[in-house]
Amino acid sequence: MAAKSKIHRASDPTPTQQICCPCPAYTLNICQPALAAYGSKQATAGLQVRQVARSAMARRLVCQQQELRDAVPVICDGWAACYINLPNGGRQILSIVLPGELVSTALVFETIQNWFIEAITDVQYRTFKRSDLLEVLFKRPEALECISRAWVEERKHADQLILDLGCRLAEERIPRLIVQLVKRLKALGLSDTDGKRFPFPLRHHHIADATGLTPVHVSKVLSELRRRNILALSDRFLVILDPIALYHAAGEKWP
Amino acid sequence: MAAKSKIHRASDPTPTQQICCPCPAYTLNICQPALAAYGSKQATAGLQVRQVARSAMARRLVCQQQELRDAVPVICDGWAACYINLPNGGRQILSIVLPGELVSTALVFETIQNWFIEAITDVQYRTFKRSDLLEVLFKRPEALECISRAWVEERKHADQLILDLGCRLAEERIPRLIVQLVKRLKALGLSDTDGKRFPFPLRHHHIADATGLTPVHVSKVLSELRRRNILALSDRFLVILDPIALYHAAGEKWP
DNA sequence: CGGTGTCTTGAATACCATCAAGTCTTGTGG
DNA sequence: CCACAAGACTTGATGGTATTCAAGACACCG
Repeated sequence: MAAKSKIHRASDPTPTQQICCPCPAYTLNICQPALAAYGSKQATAGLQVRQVARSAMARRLVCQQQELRDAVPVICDGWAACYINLPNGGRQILSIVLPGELVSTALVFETIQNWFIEAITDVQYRTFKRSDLLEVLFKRPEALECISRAWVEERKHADQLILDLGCRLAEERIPRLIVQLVKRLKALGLSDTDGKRFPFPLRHHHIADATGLTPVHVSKVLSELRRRNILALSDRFLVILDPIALYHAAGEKWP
Repeated sequence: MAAKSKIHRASDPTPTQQICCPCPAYTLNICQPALAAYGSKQATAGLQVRQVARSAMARRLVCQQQELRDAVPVICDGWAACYINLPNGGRQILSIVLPGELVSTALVFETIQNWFIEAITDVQYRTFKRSDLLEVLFKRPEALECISRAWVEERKHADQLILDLGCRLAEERIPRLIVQLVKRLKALGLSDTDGKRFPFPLRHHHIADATGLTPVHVSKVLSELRRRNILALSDRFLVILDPIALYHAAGEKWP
């Protein structure tokens, strides 16, 4: 976890050589093509991808609303949540952003009003200049290919969330959220060696806002999952005791 | 509406000159750049955008699952619904597709498993060859600009749906669906001259599947809206009697 | 003309929210 | 280091929203 590591309040530019070294999904997001452009073609093709390393403490915003106007954030370390607010005080989490993930491909193209990105743990992130990314995108086909893949993935995740919120009960939504996160954590290599123990910094209110439920009801559903010895959840770590039952509760087959 | 017009069962190739003439949002989707490429550069740049005009009767699929493998559909006339199924028989409508709209920007890049596109009315549509569109996209910056705009719009619509399903009551979800459709119909020039009467071919079960409710409850909510003289709904046409109250029920301000 | 699909309405029930009280943890300042 | 405040979690009681079940009216189509 990023918690307890030193916190940088102000911007903290980093030499190109160190860019994205700790980023587990370097090849999956925009960083690689963008930075390949920076490394190999800067002089010859005039492509320059400016980026700034920053950090945010848990429970604070990753970018201020103002900054998102021309900054495209990528989470390098820690967990974040992308959400929108309702006038009445409610909020809906659109996605949990894990280390190494671009917050959204849509942000590469345009500012999106009313989006907020909250640091769940302490977060290290980088902001790219949108105009730089767009230039890379228009000039380097591999960057477009890369981002289009992320784009399709993002669409699929949104579809699943819509399906879950529209059609599923609480007792399936919460296991589904957990299973989805577990799969992504495994893919990022962030699981324990045996693949049953995971960092899990989400508070009940995060799960509630992500699944369209209340924290009270989240507590009840999780208690039931614990009572059935399906999982254990303590100290910000999740242990899956009965993966078959968990996947079954999520309406999926254990691989 | 497209209803009652002649139906072509088989594919029906059309000369380039006639392409997209009846399409009210020609400039908003991929057609224009794709076809500009076809018209102006075919010989010189080797770009060829093949497309096929097709049609589907109401209540049938717009593309068979097989066809979506390398066909990208655009709705030229009529209404369609893009949805996914649950194993248990439930389904969730992800978006209502109006005349002149690309079904989804994601389909330009990749097949998406388990997506279905149902014709709500009789529908005239065209399928582009994905490889052709991708070639245009990589070679012509204005095509990329155009589709990225559509992508951001699509993302915003998905966000709103997620927010509605996660946070709002039935009595707001249904007015919101109606308001959203009314806005889009106006933008497409498909409203009555006074802007209060609209074609509205959705069945209660469409509204139910789009809002995560049951047809029974949709009927109750709509009855209440009628009882309050907010709208009238008959013969597949919607008349807005009290726009201020409708927008208010949808949690928005009447412009 | 029956069959199918659509819409309506009421009654009973399931799911989840809200309210409330209490425990425990975490963070902060004295 | 301790005291206190704020946040996080749990559990039970109560109520509201939406589903399910059921029955009947109506329109459309072959």
